[in-house]
Amino acid sequence: MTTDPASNYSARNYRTPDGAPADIAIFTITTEQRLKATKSLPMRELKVLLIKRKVWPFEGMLALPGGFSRETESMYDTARRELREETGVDGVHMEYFNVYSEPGRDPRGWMISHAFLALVHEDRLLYRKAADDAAEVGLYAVKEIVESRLELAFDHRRIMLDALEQIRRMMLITAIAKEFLPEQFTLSELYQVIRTVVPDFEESNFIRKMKSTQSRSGVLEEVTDAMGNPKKSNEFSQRAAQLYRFTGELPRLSLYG
Amino acid sequence: MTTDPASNYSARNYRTPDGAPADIAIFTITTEQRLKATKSLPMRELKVLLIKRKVWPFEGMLALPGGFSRETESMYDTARRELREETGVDGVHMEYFNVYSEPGRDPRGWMISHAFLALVHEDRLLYRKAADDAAEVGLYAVKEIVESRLELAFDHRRIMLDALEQIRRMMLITAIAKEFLPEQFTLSELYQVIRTVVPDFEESNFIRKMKSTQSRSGVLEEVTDAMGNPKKSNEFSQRAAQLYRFTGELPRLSLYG
DNA sequence: GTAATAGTGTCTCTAAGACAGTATGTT
DNA sequence: AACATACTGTCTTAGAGACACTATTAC
Repeated sequence: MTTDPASNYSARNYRTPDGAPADIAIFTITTEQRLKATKSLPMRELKVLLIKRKVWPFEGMLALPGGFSRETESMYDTARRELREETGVDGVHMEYFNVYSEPGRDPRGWMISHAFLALVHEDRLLYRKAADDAAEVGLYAVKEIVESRLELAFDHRRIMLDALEQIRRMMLITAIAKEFLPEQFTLSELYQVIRTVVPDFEESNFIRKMKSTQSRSGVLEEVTDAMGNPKKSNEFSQRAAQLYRFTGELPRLSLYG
Repeated sequence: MTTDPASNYSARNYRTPDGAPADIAIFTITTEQRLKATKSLPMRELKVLLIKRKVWPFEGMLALPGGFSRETESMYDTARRELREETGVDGVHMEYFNVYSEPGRDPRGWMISHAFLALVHEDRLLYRKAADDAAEVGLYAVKEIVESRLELAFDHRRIMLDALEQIRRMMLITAIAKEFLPEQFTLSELYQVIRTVVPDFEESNFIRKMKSTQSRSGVLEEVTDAMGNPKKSNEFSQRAAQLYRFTGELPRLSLYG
């Protein structure tokens, strides 16, 4: 314990961090038309955006995009700026989820990393690019990374796995599925998106259940046209399906009723 | 954008943070016997632990306990150490919930603060104390702080309010109520604890609902004695009430069934 | 017709929600 | 007997869950 009262606030007396980076795990769901398809739902796959490092440390390895915070910006600002600079992605849903501060996690020194996760609709990733410290920007199938035990730079594998766990949790209790969907969508699309993120989620009667007003909890609503008639789409099927949208209302779940 | 590849990892070229503090919002629920009571449930109140600052900056104001991280420890280690040093509290449920990094939030310099919240049973706070940079440690009613618009040091009012919002959310979707309860408790106690944290929570039929096996979601279970008979308590009532405990199973809630 | 998705019909089981009534045992 | 908590009885409404069945329409 310290005895000098000044020592507790005068940072000059202490070693200070060598940097406060933000790292961002950006997830998207890619869609691919099935070849033999007449009208059918596309194949979907959960992907994470990684860059190949061009410089020491971990040169040549895959890493999450990110970079150092500046004195004049908040961590959220940092994450947003780095995302834009490194990948050309901006204006997407991004949230902070954890700090990584184990001593020795970065060979460059004492680096306290702030991890964000972002959810992006595939279309918004079209203009992505690589910045000067990254050789390459690419989308990698989450399933491959998890199963291959592929190592990422720093502790980024752990960060990515934590981010994945977090979006799986959020997918079921918040309305984030909307980040992967168009504004209006069919219940089959919604079900597909949920299953793509949370493979264990199985609901044989999903559509029927969601059609019961109570089950939607006010979070989903049917889309109607100007005359108040139900609006349908036959993009993915012969028979047209009712379109839904998220209301914007916050889901209120409870263990206790 | 930078053009020198080295500039992105060589922190020496950049201003680095002046410190990375951890601040901890410790909540407890105090119980007080009602005076006129025969056997009755106690009054409960949600309190937060604050210290009165002895030194610049914000000398004399109330603040969350906390302090600076060291190079040899993780943020969680820091929070735990500061909690022990400043308040004598250790071994409690504590979790990280946000980072506070707005420029100018600390007059001592560029300080990126990491906020934890802790939930403590009243009994564990008996041995608390004040350390050298804190004049005083005390429990303050959350309701008073929220309603009085009392300012805290730094941005600690905001941090405290964010922590409060977080425990309200968690109270309903996780089993954290157990941090405020003995291992075995009656459903009335549980209901009281929930209501103390989340005043809006009203369930007229709470006990009946929880007695239905489905509603408990496997998270609550009845306590039985060695012979398998239901174990009851008449601590708070004339008629003995069934005791329950948390199973340790994780609640699985979902918007979508 | 076939394929692919989008539903509906029907049944059983059980929870939800309201609210009045009963149970227990100390004071 | 009064009190404070702990239930139970009873009724209505409605979701859950399973699964077979029908609907739509491009091809």
